[in-house]
Amino acid sequence: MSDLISEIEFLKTYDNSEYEKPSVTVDLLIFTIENDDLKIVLVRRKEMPYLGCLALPGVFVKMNETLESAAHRTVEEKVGMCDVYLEQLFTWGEIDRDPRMRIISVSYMALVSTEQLKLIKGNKVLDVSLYSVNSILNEHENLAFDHIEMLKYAMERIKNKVEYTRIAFEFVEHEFTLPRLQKIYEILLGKELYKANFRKKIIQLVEETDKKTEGEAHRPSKLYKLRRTEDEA
Amino acid sequence: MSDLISEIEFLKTYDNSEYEKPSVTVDLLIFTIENDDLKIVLVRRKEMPYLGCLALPGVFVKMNETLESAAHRTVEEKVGMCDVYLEQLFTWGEIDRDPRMRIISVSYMALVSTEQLKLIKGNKVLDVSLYSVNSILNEHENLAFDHIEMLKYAMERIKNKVEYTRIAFEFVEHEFTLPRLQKIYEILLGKELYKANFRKKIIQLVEETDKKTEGEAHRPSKLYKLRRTEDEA
DNA sequence: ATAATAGTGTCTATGAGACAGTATAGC
DNA sequence: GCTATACTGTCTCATAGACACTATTAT
Repeated sequence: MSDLISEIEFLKTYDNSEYEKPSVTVDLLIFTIENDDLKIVLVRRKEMPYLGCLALPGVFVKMNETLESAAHRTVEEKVGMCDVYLEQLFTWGEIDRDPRMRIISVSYMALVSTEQLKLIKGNKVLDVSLYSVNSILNEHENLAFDHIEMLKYAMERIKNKVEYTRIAFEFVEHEFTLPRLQKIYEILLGKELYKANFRKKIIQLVEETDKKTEGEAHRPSKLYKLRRTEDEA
Repeated sequence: MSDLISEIEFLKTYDNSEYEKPSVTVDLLIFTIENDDLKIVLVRRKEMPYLGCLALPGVFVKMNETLESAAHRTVEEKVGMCDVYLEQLFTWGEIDRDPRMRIISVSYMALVSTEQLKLIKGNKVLDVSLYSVNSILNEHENLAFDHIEMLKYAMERIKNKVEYTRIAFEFVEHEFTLPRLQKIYEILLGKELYKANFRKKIIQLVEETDKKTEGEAHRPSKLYKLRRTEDEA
């Protein structure tokens, strides 16, 4: 019985790889809004298994980096951005989720505005591109491993958090119009909202600037920015 | 540059432990309500580091078990229950969270009713007992590793989910009175509730039985049970 | 002036919160 | 009848939802 072995002895044997360890990876769901559509960054795999298949970008967690560092590293490698919203979602530990070996994967989502985004193809993959989340889900596009489950999980999280947090603001620029922000909310929630009600609810989260949109047809729109709360120093 | 190594080559070397792997554990926050107080199962450590210190029960994840299996195994080993509410909380990956070696820990919470609970002391620990969550948090009791952070995280999750899910029902028996259920809510939320309002909100989640409490002083109370929803077969 | 988008005022239904009241048991 | 607990009715106020309205620009 392993109960008879003291914990420290167990750890020594464990550490000496007498007990195998699973590998640990971080997989990233990098979302952005482009052309009024929610998109996600996917890579096309260059290797077996799932060769040629679409997959989430991910990396093995190194011994000298935290999970969050690994997630940041992945974002930097794929879209070249460092100051992004990052949130841990769920850790996936099914035994055969990777056919090669036991890999436990911690999924993170990153929310970025399209403007600064630059896709970078590393040479471990065939391609890196943005894909419409709705297309992937509705057309039952196959993703490698359990990545489609990760995507569904992330979408649930986004829809929930849009309602009671400010994550929608991650998709807009520093200054934005309320009609634009409303559009973002509608894209994320997948439904249309009433203009007047939306503005009443959102107005307390933003503050006016003295600027307006210019050069566009019809009535210009006021530019707003996110209101800083007390606890944000 | 590791970029120059193909992914599959990288994996081979990685798997050959040329690249070290972190260890993966599961740590459990097992909650129950005893004497109108929220309690958590803690073990007293028998080994270095943190010898004699209180810690969450946890296990190393074996190669042939999922994270959830490992969590279930821990619950069975410590409190001898198998059919419990289990929820993954967060994965903790700071590099030095364990002074011995790199350990990534997936935290789960289990919610159990006190009645069936039987604490089981394995011989890897000095003791297993229930501790008041409020006492630990208010008296700044030290727990081993980052376990106090895990506890705070779990408490946030509980307080949130009590409001919009049925997790409070995990703490009561199959049949219960509404005053008892209200007390559970009050303990979890840390504040008193208005009887009439509580009943109006909760009444749609429960169904009456034809039984009442007996033998207690004053007016008897109707017994209710959780209403099964459509999607629960 | 017209079209198109930006932005506002207001009615209603719903639900949370507060507090009153009534009901039923043991003693 | 008294007391303690179980249980209910109703008022108020804040908020979400629906919809009609006004405002400002380019053409």
